[in-house]
Amino acid sequence: VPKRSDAHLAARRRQILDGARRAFARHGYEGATVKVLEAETGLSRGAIFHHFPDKDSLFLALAEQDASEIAVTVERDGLVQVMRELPQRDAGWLGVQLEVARRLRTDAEFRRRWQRHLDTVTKAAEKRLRRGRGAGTVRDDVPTAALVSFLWLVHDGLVLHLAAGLTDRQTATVLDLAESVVRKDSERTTREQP
Amino acid sequence: VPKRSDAHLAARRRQILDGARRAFARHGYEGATVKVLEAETGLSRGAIFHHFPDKDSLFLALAEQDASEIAVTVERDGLVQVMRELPQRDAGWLGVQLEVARRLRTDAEFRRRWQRHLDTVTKAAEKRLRRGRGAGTVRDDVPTAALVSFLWLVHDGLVLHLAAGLTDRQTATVLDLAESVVRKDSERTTREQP
Amino acid sequence: VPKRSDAHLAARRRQILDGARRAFARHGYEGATVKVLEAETGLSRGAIFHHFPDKDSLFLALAEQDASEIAVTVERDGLVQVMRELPQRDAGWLGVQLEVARRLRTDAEFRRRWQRHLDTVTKAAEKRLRRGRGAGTVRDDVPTAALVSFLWLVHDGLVLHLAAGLTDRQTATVLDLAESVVRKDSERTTREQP
Amino acid sequence: VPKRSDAHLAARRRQILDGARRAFARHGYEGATVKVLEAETGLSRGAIFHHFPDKDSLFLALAEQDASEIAVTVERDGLVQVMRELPQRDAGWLGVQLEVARRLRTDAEFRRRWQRHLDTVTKAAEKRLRRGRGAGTVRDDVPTAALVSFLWLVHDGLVLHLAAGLTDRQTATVLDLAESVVRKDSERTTREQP
DNA sequence: ACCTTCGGGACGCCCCGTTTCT
DNA sequence: AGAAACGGGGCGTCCCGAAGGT
Repeated sequence: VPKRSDAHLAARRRQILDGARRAFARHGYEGATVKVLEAETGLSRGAIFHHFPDKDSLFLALAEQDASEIAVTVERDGLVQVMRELPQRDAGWLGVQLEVARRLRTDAEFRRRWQRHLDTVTKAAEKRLRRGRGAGTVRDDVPTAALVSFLWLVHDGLVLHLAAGLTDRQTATVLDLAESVVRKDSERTTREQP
Repeated sequence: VPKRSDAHLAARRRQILDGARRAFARHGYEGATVKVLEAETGLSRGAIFHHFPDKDSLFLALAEQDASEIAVTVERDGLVQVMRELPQRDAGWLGVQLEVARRLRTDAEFRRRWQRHLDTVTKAAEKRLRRGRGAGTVRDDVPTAALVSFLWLVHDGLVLHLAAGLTDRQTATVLDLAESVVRKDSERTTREQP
Repeated sequence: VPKRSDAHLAARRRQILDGARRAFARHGYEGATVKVLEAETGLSRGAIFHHFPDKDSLFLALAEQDASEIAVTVERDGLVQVMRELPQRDAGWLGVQLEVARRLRTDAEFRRRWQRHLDTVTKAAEKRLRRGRGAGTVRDDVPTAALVSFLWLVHDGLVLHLAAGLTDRQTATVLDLAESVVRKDSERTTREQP
Repeated sequence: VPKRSDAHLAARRRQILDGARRAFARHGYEGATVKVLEAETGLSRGAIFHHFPDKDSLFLALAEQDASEIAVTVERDGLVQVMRELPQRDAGWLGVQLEVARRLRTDAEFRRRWQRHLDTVTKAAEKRLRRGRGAGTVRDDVPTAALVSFLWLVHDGLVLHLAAGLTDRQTATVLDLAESVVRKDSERTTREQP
């Protein structure tokens, strides 16, 4: 049996994932029909279902890819930085996030499995905040859990807005506001009146 | 002209809308198949499509109902108050909000039509903030537009979280944080250290 | 029990039949949905089905109305005359004829019931031809049954054409040709070279 | 590129078309539901709609197939010959013809597209008649256009009759009559009294 | 009695994700 | 890896009977 190189296989998977991301982002999960996936990936059903068992797995692969990527960035640069980069992000990314939210809502089994990813990111964020508190840059009059919750809320709100295509010229200022909330009072004042 | 009472007609519409809300919230737009709608409303296809031309219109009616209701509350009590009431809100309400976001993303025509509702709420929120600024309770070092954007972001983030069923014991504290952002500095301090 | 006058009842039936004729002619049997019938008659479902048990009976009533009318005309003026008048005929009439043909094809039970009408007209036509033969104006080298068949064929062809909206400037000449076939040879020649 | 043989593809298309012809002929256009088409072709919905975009296209393909076939026969053997063969014709053929007539009536767009086929046949018939006129076998005291119209009328009448299942033992004689109309006078007499 | 609106549920078409065959 | 085939199910329409009003 002639066998393609692993590199080729990986490339094909990438090609499919990239196309699928565009498709899911543009049309939503059920709007991304197999026909659309074919068009967007440039491959036939046969090829797609050769590499992924079914449509659902394809979506899951995409979602988990993003989830682990975000966890890394949060740990390194913090949630606020993730948000700042959000507008430059590939639109496909946002669409997938939104679809994940929908699935979380309607599919209990999915929520159970996804909890793991949520915990990872939450942990990473808390860790970074505690570090900041040690360094004296993060306020200490509020539990870090609350600060994480707060930032996470703003983050998701931003995802929702951007994904929905709502343009907003205030974004930079808004993120400054969000950041000021977690900073120590002294720092906060300085930044607001430079 | 022989005609069933208006009350009866209104009641039927309500029955359908209520059932549909549950259906859309629980299963998402495409998950709410007509069969599900039948089960949830307790009526047959015939009845449903007698009162609404198609599934889409049914969803729209629901969404617009909520949009105008929220606009009223925002004007009267402010966005933060809306958020505080959110957790007690009927779960169906949240599901519809989320579906609206999805539609905004995938359906350009829908976005165009929905813009009107967004503007209404934004206007209401700005108006209230300006009033607060006049009374000296709202900070004046940041444009109100930015404050509205900020609150709106938090609101949508909260909707996303609650809709996704993510329980969070920090919500009350988080909302205090959000509120502190829009308050004048002096006020802010007092509240945080009572 | 208050009862509308018989005249009123007859008028309503007429109103319904006339509208239904237009509907069936314009859209075909299945194209003439109850909604279309409502629009075309200006009455509601209730009214229509109050006077006729169901859609099928309505169509039947129409078809039989036409069938008996044609039988009368054939006996009095002959098949060729019927054909000559065809182009001026209400378009609805033709549509119904065509629908009858379709029903004859697909519905065995209907064919059985309709046979009666066919026989009536055939008899009438034969009777008239035999009279003509006695008077020496109709050829006698061919059985009258064949002549009737021939004329009937031309008639139905004409119905098909006109119903299909196929305009044809030759119609008058063509009917002359058809008529010449049944006339005695001597007569035939004279007419063709006047 | 792996691919099923063209022969296979053509065979499948044929299988579908043949089944569809039976279905349309037996039940009429709207009577030929997709379920009926499945039964008659022995294939599933999926297969059928894989080869034809929709039911309408399937019908169109059938109708055009017949239209071009008839055009060839007319040019070679003349309209009368076509009529003579009509009773032996596959019953499905007649049904489709009749449905075409119905569609011509109710669907303006269809009529426009079909006109092309009508013109083709008419041209073919005229051409053949002019040839006959040159050879002295076709009468010249009447425009060929009128003769074509006449024959076409008889043809359609015959289609209508046969399609409606009206048996008629006179058919052969009737067609002789029709043919005599287009023949030169001298010829006419000979044939009628052999 | 006459007419309207409401409601039911069977079914029509076709699309969809998936499996099977080359 | 592509083309073909499958059959479940989606939405909306259709005809009609029931319920209600004048």
